Amino acid sequence: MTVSRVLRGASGFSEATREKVLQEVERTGYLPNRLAAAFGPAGTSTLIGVCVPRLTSPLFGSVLEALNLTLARLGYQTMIGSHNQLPEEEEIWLRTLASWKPAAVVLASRVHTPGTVKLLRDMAVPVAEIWDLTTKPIDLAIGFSHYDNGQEMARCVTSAGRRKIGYVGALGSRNTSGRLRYHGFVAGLAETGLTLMAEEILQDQPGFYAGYYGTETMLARRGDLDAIYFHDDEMAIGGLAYLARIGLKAPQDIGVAGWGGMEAASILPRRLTTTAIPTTRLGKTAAEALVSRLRGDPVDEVTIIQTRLVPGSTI
Amino acid sequence: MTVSRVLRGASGFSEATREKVLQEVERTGYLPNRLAAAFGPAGTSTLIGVCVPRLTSPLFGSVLEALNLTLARLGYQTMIGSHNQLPEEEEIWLRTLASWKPAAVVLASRVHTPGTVKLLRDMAVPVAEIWDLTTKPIDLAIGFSHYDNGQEMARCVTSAGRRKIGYVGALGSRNTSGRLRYHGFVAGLAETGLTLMAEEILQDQPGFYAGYYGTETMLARRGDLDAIYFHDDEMAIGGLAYLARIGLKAPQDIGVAGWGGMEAASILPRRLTTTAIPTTRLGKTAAEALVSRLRGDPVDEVTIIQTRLVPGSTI
DNA sequence: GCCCCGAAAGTTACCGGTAACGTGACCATC
DNA sequence: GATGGTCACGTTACCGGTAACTTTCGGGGC
Repeated sequence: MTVSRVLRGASGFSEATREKVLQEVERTGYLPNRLAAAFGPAGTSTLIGVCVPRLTSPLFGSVLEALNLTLARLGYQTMIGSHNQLPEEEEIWLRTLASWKPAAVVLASRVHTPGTVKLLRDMAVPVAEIWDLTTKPIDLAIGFSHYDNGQEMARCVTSAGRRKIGYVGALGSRNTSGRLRYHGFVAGLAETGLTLMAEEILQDQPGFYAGYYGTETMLARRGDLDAIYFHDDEMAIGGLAYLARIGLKAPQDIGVAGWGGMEAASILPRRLTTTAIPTTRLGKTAAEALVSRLRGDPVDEVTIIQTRLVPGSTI
Repeated sequence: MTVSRVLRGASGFSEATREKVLQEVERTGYLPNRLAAAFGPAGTSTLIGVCVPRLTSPLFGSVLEALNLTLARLGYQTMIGSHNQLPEEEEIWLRTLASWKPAAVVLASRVHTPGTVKLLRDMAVPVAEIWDLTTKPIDLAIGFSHYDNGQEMARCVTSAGRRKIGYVGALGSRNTSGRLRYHGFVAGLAETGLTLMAEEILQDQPGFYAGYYGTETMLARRGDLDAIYFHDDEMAIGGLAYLARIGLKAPQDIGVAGWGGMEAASILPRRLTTTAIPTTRLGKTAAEALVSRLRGDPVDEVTIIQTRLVPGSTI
């Protein structure tokens, strides 16, 4: 019991005892069993569940990396899942997670099944929804508005004089944050009295290929566009590759805008017009907010992470 | 007890009882507490620790995704860590993991501290070392030979008639698998009596920037190269961007080879010469091998995942 | 010297699933 | 009908850390 107190930094022991305990811990190589600790009294678990759409995206990877690192430093461990943009898979994951009695949950999605919401309430633990900002967070929300990102980019595109504008998206109806950017973009165009002249929303995962073929397909239907907004930078770069192949130059012949601020966007022959997302800051902020809540400190329910439109030179 | 037996699919209950149990489980929404299960008798944990160099790499992301998915389907949960190519961080992570008494461990690295090895032995659980093949696996090894990858690429480069060859690497001395490719590459060149004429090994994380500036630096010292082998595809693409900027064309003016088979490599104006890694297969195979071992089924200690040299057209 | 108080340290019970073992019912066999 | 065996199901103890409680000890005030 005294060992437990010393190692947890609780009170109720003398300095001399503390020394002795630490020495003995060192000598025997004693490792406390976190499983037993988490299993015991409620509120002693240091396990946090995190669910993201996919692990293969550098953007989410970077958020995860920051979350994981920050939580580890604060004494928490993460259990990770991916839902592939399917709310049902998120629920299945959450059900498994719930059986591990985590101290908190991080969800990188905006859309949840009713089952997910009920389960979260039953679990009665802090929940951080990251990435998208929701109007009504279940508990905490840390992110930014994809809608605003789209709208801002529309203003950038129209103020550059572009008028015949297309959109290339991905993930079909499963997409959520991408669709928000799309709607924001459309709304932004409407401010100048414009509408989208073409759109191509693929079922595929976003990626270079998808951008390449999406652009090809859209231009086959509608060849006179003077700008394209892409789901993300990877697709924009794929699109640029297709444009280069058919001899169109950005920005002279056609404008191109992406989203996400991936590193490659800045070493292209012409720096890509995009929106940069501070993923590391997002992950770190989310981790810190969650731990504050777990410790009972006051926390803002909604934390906005500022994104930045990178003008680049492809619009 | 009977409920436990039914839910675990153990024996010792009648069909009628099974039905009743399942009905009641459904009705009450009973969720077994995996924490308690894992905490109890040894060998009942379904927790598996996985440590990769970083979460931001699409290559590792893809391995993780496959691992995670396959393990989840087989009834296991993963606890993830990243060590940033530092064996000491791996040990720190493993120490934390050990306190969760996992059923098995997956390590995506070849180099371990003595502390790590001792800890793994003390934990006495199956260990899968993935990514690199080691000559003496601690337990299981699933991967491929980075050395062979490098050697094979050297043969490809020399057989294309290249003679003045440079190398651009990353991660400085922390690199392990990259260095193996480097050594294999040098050995491959030696077969034709060649040596590397220049090399530039950055301290940075591999990435587009690093490839861009690494190429710039190396060419400033040695401008007459006719081919460059890069740490990976991202760096190769960064290098290509720099070459394009100074007016050099691949493969006419200079040959370029990467590694990793990233998607973007295939939509470049000229398909990048690279080595494709079946990351999903690697992750899935590792997960299955580990679970076989956990179940006591016979498993190959070493599983080789076949990589594929993609000739492309930049050499 | 006595009492009281607070700090330090010890004791007990609990979390929930499962291995090991115990019990009872039923059936076949001699 | 006594015996032995098997199957279904119940009972007990245990894993290890911690909350809550009890005990012990030392010191200060009267």
